[in-house]
Amino acid sequence: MTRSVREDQASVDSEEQQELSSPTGGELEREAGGAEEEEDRLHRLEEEDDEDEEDEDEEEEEEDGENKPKRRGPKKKKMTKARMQRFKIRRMKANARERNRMHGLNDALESLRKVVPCYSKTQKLSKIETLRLAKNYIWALSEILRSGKAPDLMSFVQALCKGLSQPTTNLVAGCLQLNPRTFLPEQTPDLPAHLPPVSAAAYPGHFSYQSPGLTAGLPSPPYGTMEPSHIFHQVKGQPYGPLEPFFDGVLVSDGPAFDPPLSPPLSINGNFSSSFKHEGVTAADYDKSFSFSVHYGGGGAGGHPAMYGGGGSNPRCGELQVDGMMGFDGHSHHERLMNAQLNAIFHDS
DNA sequence: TAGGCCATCTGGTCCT
DNA sequence: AGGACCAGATGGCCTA
Repeated sequence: MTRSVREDQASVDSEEQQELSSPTGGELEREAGGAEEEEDRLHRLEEEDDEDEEDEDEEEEEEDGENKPKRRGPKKKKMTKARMQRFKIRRMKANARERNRMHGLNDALESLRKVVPCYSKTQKLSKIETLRLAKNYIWALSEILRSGKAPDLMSFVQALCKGLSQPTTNLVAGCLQLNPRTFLPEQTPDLPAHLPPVSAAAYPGHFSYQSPGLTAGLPSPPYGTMEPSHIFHQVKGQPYGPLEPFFDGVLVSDGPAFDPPLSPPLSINGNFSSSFKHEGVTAADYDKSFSFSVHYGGGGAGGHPAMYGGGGSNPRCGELQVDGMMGFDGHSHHERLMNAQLNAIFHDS
């Protein structure tokens, strides 16, 4: 399921609520603003605690010293007030660490969201969907590297959407300006009658994908074969749209070299404009300009000459751009700049 | 209202 | 001993 920004506020509310219910723990939550204050406070508590502890220990010894024979082995310490206090402090610290750890994890996940296709600030992918999409993306890209040739769009999208929920599939399809219906399995009842099932074998360019996740019990989303004429009919006057160059070969660019992004080594991004519209995705979400780029992280001459067919003629064949592919609103300024430059080159050539 | 997703707390385990 | 990591529990928010 995709999630909205509102949930961020929800989590803030949640934290505030926790703060009310557990006042000591709540103070630890203000790491950004009052981390030092919080540390001081913890120190003070610890010092007080130590003083208390000494008193309590003395009391305990006095109790043990009377009549009863001394027990061997580790003393089972009773939960005195001081110990309880110390236990609480330890828990508070552990909780704070755990929160930080989870925040770090979430930050990493957010970074991941930004580098997988279909990033949107307003329509965030869930954690699990982000991981699945990333896994598929990595698989698809490595398949490109392995086979040495670019897949067709349908196969690429199909691979990306394996294991994803229907809403996420829709979202990804939206990013790729595809009709999500074309992902439905052949036997899906609500498949439009005008959409005949098409065997994957009919598209020799497809690469097959055996998702380990699918065999590991992950829920299978509706996916299947795709019919190109329906997939691309949105693109006016171009049966395969401006994507064709991407899948048939490479575009030669004599433009300036670009610094590839640090991560991922190979990224695909771009923007759309179209009348395409479906749940959660409106035309307004797309950029007005059609652009699409694939830049190979090897940078400069690092690209594989054979990888995209005709690309071998280009000394900088690692850079490749075609019109029209995914992208929401969230790509970095750096990548936007690159897109702009790539588009300029493409349209000049 | 049920289900999905999330943040947080908590106790256990392992490692340094 | 203390920190990192993990998984279960809990409760809140949102959406279908």
